[in-house]
Amino acid sequence: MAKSSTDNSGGGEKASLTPADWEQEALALIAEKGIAALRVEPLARRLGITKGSFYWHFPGRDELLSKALARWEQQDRQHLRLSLSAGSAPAERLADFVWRTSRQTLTHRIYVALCASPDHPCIGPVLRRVTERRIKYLAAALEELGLPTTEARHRANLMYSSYVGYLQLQAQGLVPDKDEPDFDAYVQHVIETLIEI
Amino acid sequence: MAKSSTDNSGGGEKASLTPADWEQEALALIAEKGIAALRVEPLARRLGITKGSFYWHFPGRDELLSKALARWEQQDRQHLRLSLSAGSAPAERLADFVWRTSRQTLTHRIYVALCASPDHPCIGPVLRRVTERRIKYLAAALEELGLPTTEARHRANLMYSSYVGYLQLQAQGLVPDKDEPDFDAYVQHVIETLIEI
DNA sequence: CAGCTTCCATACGGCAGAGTATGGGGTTAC
DNA sequence: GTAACCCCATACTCTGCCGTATGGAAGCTG
Repeated sequence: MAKSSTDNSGGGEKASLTPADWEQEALALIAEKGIAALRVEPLARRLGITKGSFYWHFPGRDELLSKALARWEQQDRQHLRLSLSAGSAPAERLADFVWRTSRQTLTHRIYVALCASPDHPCIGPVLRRVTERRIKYLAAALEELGLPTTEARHRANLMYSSYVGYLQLQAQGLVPDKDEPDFDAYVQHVIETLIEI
Repeated sequence: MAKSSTDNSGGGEKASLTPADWEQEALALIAEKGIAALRVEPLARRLGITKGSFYWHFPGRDELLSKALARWEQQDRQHLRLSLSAGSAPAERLADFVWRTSRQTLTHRIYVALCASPDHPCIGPVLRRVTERRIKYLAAALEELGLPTTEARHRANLMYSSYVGYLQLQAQGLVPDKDEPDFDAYVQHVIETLIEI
């Protein structure tokens, strides 16, 4: 596992592909075309290489998927950690959290892609962990904001549901994207309706 | 196209499969395993028959998918029509609508499956039409309830997003199903938060 | 009964992707 | 320099599906 050979700290061309390269490109492919599109040969072509390389680094397709998802989950945990340490007052922190997460893109697309296959043995557990973490964070913040426990849980589910659903509608192109002018007004409406009680 | 031969009005065994049978079974398969699982040979096996039959009734896989989706869209329009003619006061009608749609199952699963492939040329248009119809209905009801136009549109998007998102979380098993006790309390919370203003 | 249509079974060719086997060029170690 | 190792290319088999071609059994029709 020692990082090998000519460490090309200079140019743009990598002499040799690491497992991390494969995983990153796998995530990009998932974000673009979904998990079904994550196939070994096309991915290799995309990297300008043949699958002979792939099967040297990974035992098979499932292992690549698992590793890539683990990497994605790790990134998501860091995002949450950042949001946790952000604001001070819970109301501001929540609003800030909504605004912050409304501006990600790659993570969103991957999340949507994963939602499409919640029963896949490699995907289900990761997806559940990530979702549960996020909802738990929301529920805690809402409780801190004064809501009783059950109501906080319900509200957290509602908030998170509306988030996931909005991602779906965005994929259908039926709802403004984060660049269009209506978007900010909508987010503001959501905050007023769901947070400022 | 004449419905043929021995019209078995009696038993349970069909002598001959109609296109409608194929379309119905296709929808069932989509609801269970997604659009990617809609393949000709497995579907034929499921019906206890070979694909020789299929290619007599349909030119190909895409035509089956289109016809099946058209059938589904038709059913969905009828559901909406029923909800429209239901209650009288807009608030009750909305609440009733939420309760009613929260109890469907097959339609939901199909909708989720379709959401997973919004870019597919056969699926995208149907999906957009259905979604837009539903949201328009919500927005109209909300406006009738007293909200100004823009706010009604935002609120309709929010309501519908929360609906779609809840379907996703249900698929992950992270949120109570319509049989479990918590479900009714959650729906009540949603109604109070999003409708009773 | 012969003939036609309807619906389905079987067999075939083609394609795409999963893994496997094997070899070879380049680098590193001794 | 040569032996070993890392990384990748090539060629192969195997599987699952699409779509087609063709034949055959059952039913109506005359």
